[in-house]
Amino acid sequence: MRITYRGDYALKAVLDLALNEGRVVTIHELARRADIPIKFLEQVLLDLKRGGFVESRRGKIGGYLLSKPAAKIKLGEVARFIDGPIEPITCVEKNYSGCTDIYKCVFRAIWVEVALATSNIIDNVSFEDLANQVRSHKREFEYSI
Amino acid sequence: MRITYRGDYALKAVLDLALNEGRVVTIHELARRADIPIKFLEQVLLDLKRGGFVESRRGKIGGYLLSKPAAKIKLGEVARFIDGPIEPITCVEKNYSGCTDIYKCVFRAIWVEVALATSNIIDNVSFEDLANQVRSHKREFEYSI
DNA sequence: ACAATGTTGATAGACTTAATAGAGAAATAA
DNA sequence: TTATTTCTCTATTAAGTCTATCAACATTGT
Repeated sequence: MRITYRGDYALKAVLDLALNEGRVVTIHELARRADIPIKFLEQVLLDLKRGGFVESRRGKIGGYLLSKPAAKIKLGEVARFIDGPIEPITCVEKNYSGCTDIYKCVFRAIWVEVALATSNIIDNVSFEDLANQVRSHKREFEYSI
Repeated sequence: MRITYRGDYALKAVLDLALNEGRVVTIHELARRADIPIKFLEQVLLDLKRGGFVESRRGKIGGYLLSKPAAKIKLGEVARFIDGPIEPITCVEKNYSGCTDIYKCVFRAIWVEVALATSNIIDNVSFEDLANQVRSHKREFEYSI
């Protein structure tokens, strides 16, 4: 699995929306806070919308918001949707049909293990978890002033 | 981490050499057995040589062989050398110096976890292990005839 | 000398990625 | 209505990566 800029931006955007759950956030705010080229972010947000992760409102008081509770959006879902399969090699991905002698390949088993270990991590973290981490970190930071 | 064809070929070549430890194997043999385009394999083997994994012999009875016991070559070493860092995102790689606010980034911790889980798997498998798996599989297969 | 083998650098073609540009459509407020 | 603000969509560019191939060269054993 490799996270591209596109993926990184998508995750940051969703996290920002999670931190602002209930509000509608404009693309300008998102772009500024997360330091993302706005035109690139447009594409990413459209993708996220098509993926069912966010909704949008047009017009003067428009912007973006999560289409479901942050608690129900897993890091892994977004990462896979934007950057593709987490499997480290094609022969381990779903629906792969090359390799007639899959059962002979000693590497395949390793890559399956790696994929499972990865999904075990990223599919068990929700954006609510992440938002809470940010919030508690911010609190800590303010106390320390 | 993403394994390219280049990486896959490299791993298969090293495994073949591990299965033929003690012998010198020509690039033709390697290419045929592992079904790899020979000119591409040339590059890969040169890389592996520069990486200190294999040695070569020129001339009429030349070919390639492992430069150390298969037991001392870990899958992870070769994979990293050919396909680059296993970290899923740049900010987790060694010597990365962007992100002034690394400590604020909740994603980073996740990617570190993923990288650790991955290396935990691939750095604990040697090519001797893999070769033995192939051998025992072959034995099974022959019994079953 | 000859034949088999590895060595090297160059390059082509397809694909991917990051970023930018510009015209369009919908909602709101005055 | 009209102006403004916002999202929507399609194209395009520039750079980089990946797979594969080619041609010329160097080394070794017989």
